[in-house]
Amino acid sequence: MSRTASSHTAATSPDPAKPAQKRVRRTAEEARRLILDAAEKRLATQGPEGIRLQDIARDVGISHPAILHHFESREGLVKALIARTNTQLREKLLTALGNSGDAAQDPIESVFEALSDRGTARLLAWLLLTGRVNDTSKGPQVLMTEIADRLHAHREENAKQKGTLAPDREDTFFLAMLTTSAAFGDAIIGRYLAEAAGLDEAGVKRFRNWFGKLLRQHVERTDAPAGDDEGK
Amino acid sequence: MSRTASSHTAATSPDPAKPAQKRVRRTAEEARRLILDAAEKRLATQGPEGIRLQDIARDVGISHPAILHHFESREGLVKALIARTNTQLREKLLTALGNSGDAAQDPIESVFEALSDRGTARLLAWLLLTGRVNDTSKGPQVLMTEIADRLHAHREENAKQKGTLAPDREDTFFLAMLTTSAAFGDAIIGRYLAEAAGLDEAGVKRFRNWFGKLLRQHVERTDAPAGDDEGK
DNA sequence: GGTTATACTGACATTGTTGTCAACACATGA
DNA sequence: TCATGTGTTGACAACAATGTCAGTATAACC
Repeated sequence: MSRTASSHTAATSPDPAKPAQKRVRRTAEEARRLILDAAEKRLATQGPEGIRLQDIARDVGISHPAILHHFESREGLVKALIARTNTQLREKLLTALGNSGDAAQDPIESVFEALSDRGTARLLAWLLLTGRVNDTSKGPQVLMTEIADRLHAHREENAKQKGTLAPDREDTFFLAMLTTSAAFGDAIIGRYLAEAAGLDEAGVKRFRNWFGKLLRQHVERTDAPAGDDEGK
Repeated sequence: MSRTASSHTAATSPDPAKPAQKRVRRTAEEARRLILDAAEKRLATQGPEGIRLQDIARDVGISHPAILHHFESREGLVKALIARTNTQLREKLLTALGNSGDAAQDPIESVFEALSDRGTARLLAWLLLTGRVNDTSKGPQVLMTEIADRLHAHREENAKQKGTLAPDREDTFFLAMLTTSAAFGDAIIGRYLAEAAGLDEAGVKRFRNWFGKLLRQHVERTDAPAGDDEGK
């Protein structure tokens, strides 16, 4: 077997002539960021099995114990990744909603766009598929309800101004659920569907507009007094 | 050493009084089916990391080399699982569409239901996320276009009967895309969304009906001659 | 009964991945 | 310039997972 020739008394120095001692030293924060970026990339492209310390380390250009130094364990890395993605998504959604407050764009379309961003949604999809959601208190579900609440407030305000009937609360929740589900699904399979349907970039955009219009029409219809549906 | 000794004559048998020689021998087909069932279950509940030969073998009650005997390799098992799921989904969708041909139920709702079945969709989602779609010629994308074609034929026929305008082809594709995306997303995140929104079983059903109605209204609206929208 | 085909098993080999550890190198401040 | 803290590394340990193999048990057919 001679399994271990051992004798690690430096008999096998690779290149004695070269010092090759250029070791880069980042700040802890910077290193963590780089590692998380690489992990996110791997996860998005290859799935959870793509999160391998060795590979990620290679991507960043460090050795894998460095990752363990910053994140304790592989699980720690995953948790940090979840946390970061959640806060990123949160910020993205809130600004999307904030911007659409002045009605320049449809809030639902903004939400859809923010959610169906490939990287984020695929990442979240993985977390959901592997059942890691319970680890984080503020998962995407909670986000969804927050958004639904905001939307509903918006609708109620509108209804008050127009003097129309206040919309059903559940209706708003269903709107938010559909948007979320569709955005998630779109992030996963949308690419393939568009391809199969022969849609180009512009076509995908048309699809999103179509979806936004669909919901808008529904809202206008529902919120308007019966029989009246002059939306625009 | 007598360790091997072919001594299944129970030197360390847990119950020496019992021969314990009951080795079950299934037909190859049966064995394959059981293994695939177990793998599918693991995959649905634990994600891709749940497909471990040892675990699956334990679930079935066999040793892990038996799996390799039937499927060559782990990858072979995965491919077989993909193939079976694809054909199952195909059949499910076709019968769903077939049944709804006589208008007892909305075709879109049937499709949604068939697609958002947790097991199937989660499995497919996994395949899509890991980019394993190219392996199979007949992925869900192709299925979607087939369904879209059928739906479109349906709509055109209706239009002809009613004497209304033929609907835009892209509109039908968008319908199918939305349904597919939403169903996929629902399979992944729907559970959590419903929970966060405080929906029970009946609530989830209401959501599906709501979605079906949304699309139906859209179809009625779009296909009707301009200005006329008395659907029901 | 005997023969054959094959589903199946236990033990082992192999490989890959996480995690540990002692030592090293780089920055900062005295 | 030395001391200190810590980012970083190579080598190794420990474990888990897939895959191999020779051999065993069972069903079917003669």
